[in-house]
Amino acid sequence: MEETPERLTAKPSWLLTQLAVHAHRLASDGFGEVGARGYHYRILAALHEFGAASQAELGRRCNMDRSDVVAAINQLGEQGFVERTPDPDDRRRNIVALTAAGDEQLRRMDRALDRVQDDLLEPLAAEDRQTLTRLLTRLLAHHRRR
Amino acid sequence: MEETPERLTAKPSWLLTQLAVHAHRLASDGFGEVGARGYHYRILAALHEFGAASQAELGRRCNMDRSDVVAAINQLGEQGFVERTPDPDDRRRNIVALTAAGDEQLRRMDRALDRVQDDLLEPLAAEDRQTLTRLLTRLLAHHRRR
DNA sequence: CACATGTCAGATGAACTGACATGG
DNA sequence: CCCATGTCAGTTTATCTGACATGT
Repeated sequence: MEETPERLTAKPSWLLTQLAVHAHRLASDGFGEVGARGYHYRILAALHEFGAASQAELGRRCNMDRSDVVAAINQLGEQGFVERTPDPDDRRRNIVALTAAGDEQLRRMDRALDRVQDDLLEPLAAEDRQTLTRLLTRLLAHHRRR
Repeated sequence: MEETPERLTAKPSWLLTQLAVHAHRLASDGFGEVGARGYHYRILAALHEFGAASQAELGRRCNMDRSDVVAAINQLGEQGFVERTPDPDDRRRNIVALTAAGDEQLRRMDRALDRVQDDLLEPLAAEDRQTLTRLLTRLLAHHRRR
């Protein structure tokens, strides 16, 4: 009674990659509304949740390459959303800190993500959404520690 | 009693995008072992599950742009994994069909994905894996029909 | 004439790689 | 000497855009 044949390959790693196409499209649209991109959100969110850090440390927290952190911090710095100051205790490092304007930008991006959320999760009831969030959080926490 | 502060932003669309980084990395590694990429897998899998189709139809099934299907079919064709023949009933179209070699390549990619699976889902018990697969499948089926 | 299809050229974002200078 | 850090240049993959010729 379904119009589409449902013989989909049921490999979670594959489903995840495929679904991420939609999630990414929705998130990019939301971020675009406030003139930002995924890398910017990751860094602002990491700074907000874990506090100021060196660029290398940020890269670890955000799952980004050191070299990509450089460019993102440059852009965020130009917009006044983060501040980059040399670390007096370790002259190799820069300490990156969130500014008040950066915190506002983060909130704007959060709201944009929230708006997008309902599109993505439309077919799931509240209980299923919680279950999904819990499972994804556990997976992500596991892989974040390498 | 945990070394990492667990104040992660719990937005599913965000979790999904983040997790996809890991899933994509794992899948790419697996595909790389057999000399292929994501686009190739999508097309071979779609041909295997739904049968021969025009390039535009393949793009719809795989969530790929028409123009990207062209390049992927070119490469798969050079490797002998698909055959592209003009549709006699509609001279705009090419009919793309899976070859025997293509079917073998698909199986190799499937096995590569399976190997990767356990890395990705390591922290989840069998029951949780099923739940996750079911939820992701429902979401994907919903978004696939636009 | 509107529309679908295959094709091409190009742009953007995300992720990665290799190199290098500097400092711990 | 080895390693971490910040930086730069360049590559790959995935995705999307606009254009165009052809055929329905």
